[in-house]
Amino acid sequence: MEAARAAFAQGGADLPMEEIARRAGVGIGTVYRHFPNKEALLDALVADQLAILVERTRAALAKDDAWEAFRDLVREGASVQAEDLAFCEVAMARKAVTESELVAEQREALHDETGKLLERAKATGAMRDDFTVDDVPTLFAGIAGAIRSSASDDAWRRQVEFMLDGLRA
Amino acid sequence: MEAARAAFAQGGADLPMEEIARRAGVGIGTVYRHFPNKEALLDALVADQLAILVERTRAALAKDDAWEAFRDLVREGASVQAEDLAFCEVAMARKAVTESELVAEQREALHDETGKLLERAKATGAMRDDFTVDDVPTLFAGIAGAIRSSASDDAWRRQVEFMLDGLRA
Amino acid sequence: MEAARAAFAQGGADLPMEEIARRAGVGIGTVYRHFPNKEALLDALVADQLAILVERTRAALAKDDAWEAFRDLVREGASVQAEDLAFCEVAMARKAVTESELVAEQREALHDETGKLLERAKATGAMRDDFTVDDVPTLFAGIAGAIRSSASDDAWRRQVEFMLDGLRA
Amino acid sequence: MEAARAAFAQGGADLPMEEIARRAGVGIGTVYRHFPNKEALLDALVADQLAILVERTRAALAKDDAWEAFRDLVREGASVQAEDLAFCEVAMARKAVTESELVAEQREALHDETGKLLERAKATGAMRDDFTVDDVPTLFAGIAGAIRSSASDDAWRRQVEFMLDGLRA
DNA sequence: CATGAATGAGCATTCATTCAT
DNA sequence: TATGAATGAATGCTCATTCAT
Repeated sequence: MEAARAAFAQGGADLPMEEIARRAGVGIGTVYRHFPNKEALLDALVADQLAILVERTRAALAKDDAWEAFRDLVREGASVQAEDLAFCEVAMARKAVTESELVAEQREALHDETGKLLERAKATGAMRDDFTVDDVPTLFAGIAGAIRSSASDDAWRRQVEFMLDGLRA
Repeated sequence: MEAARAAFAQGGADLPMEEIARRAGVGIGTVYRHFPNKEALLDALVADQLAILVERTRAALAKDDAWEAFRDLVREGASVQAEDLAFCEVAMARKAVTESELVAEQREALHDETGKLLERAKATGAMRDDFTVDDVPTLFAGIAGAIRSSASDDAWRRQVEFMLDGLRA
Repeated sequence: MEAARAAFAQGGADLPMEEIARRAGVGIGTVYRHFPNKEALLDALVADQLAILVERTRAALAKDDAWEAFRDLVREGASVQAEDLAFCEVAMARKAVTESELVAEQREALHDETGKLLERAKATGAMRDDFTVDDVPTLFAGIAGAIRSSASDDAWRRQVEFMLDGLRA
Repeated sequence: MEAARAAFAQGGADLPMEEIARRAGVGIGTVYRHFPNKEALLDALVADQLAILVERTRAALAKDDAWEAFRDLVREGASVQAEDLAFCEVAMARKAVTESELVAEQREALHDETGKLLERAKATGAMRDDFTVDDVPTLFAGIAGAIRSSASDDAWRRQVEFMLDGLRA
């Protein structure tokens, strides 16, 4: 039933639940059997994507070149966002919004792992010192904005590279 | 009647038309007298903001230091977005959306003027050569995303600086 | 628009808002223009009926015979309930339900006025001393139950008379 | 499976079938295996309660004092209703509702037995002559209304006593 | 011209009921 | 026989837009 993700990924978080159900090829009641409400469904989807990023970040920590590890991670994160419009939108959401525990958990994990990555990258002198782990969510929100506005993949990919260059020491 | 901008600026493009009318101190019918529909109103508002940016860009062209001119313009544009949530949202909107003539016009003007600014900045060797005028909308969309997600002004301002650094030669 | 009362009066509080709108000959949006939600509409209706009863109670206080005043009031109250199914249902509603200020106000007023009526009726020796003002809501709830279940008006009217006889000294 | 009664008794007839199944510790399909639909389940439950009352009425007929027999029966009936919210609601239900054969049967039996009790009570001169067996359902509907509205047991118990006093000769 | 009442399509959510396993 | 996933009609509510006054 998680294949309903594709629907949100393509259509954005504003898609009606009925549309989600139709694309998933099930009745609307079935969707509500799996998730108590729309928010819960989106939360689960976002948490999933974050979990993937957490995993990738951990994998990145194993790489030799700290900067390359970070760079690849940002590129991958951007790709994940690019393929999931709803995830993109949540990344840019106003922070006031209360977050589900599930999402908060993953976000914290991501925060921690990213912190390690940054430390290493800074230690090697590849990354500017004044870029902190707290800047990362904003960075990705920026990338999300770029992605959403882009007609072509090339457009936001270029932007991501510019941003990465701005983070070099 | 354009003071209704403040409403959208503060509340975002999702604000009901009735709310706009109330904040403007007029009846909802009056709003629809001036603008055929919500989209037209938003278009007008966005066009206005773009016009301001066009003007500022022209003013920036007069400055001595081309890079500083560009940098200040980006900062100003970011500030304009930060104070207008609806404008911010439109900047990140999916490009597929058909654009009103009014907005397209201003966007083109902005495109042209920004092009000149970029030429000069590149000519002085301050700006990287592979950053083109077509990257500017994506840049601002990225800034918009950063702004929307930021709890504090400081967060997105830092991001803007990082981005600017990424555009230096 | 208060003629929508007739709808609830006839169909009970479970009637869909759409049905209310249809019977009132208006669109559903119109109903929501006048009342923020279903509860508010029912509250207003109930408060209205209570206000009528308050008024009648005050009028009853002017009558010479205290017992007759009380008796007539109970009969009138029963008639009001008989003609308003929704009101009837609310009268029997579980007390835990939070009440709107509007309704609470009227209920208190009714409580107070009824208290006076009871005092007088007891003073004349016509009413049993152990029937207190706090028993009145339960009395009317009982009447409401009788009304709801009755196929004919005669059935509940008889019951009301029995109940009244049970309250004599 | 009839222990599902407790669920309706506590939660009222509006409880979802799924909740009934959960509380009964079975799957929802199992509930539908035993009863074709919700109404049938409620009918069976109500018929059960009525059967109990029939039995008690028959037992009451054996008592010496006819009035006490009737009085105790009313009190018992009230207690049964007080402990079964759904039964209470059905007792007050609009008569128009078509009744299942099962329930109708019990109701008739109750009608007959109660008739005998009333005859005896009237014969001893303890009960008013104009209270007939057809008033009994309305009486219980009234009691049900009082019960539902009462915050405390004391409140409706008092009302029942008042009602009983109203039925004395 | 301005007003705001009226409209109704659209969306999230609930729940009785069915049926494949 | 028991299960519970699937279904979709029904319902409360929102909001862009129209139009009579």
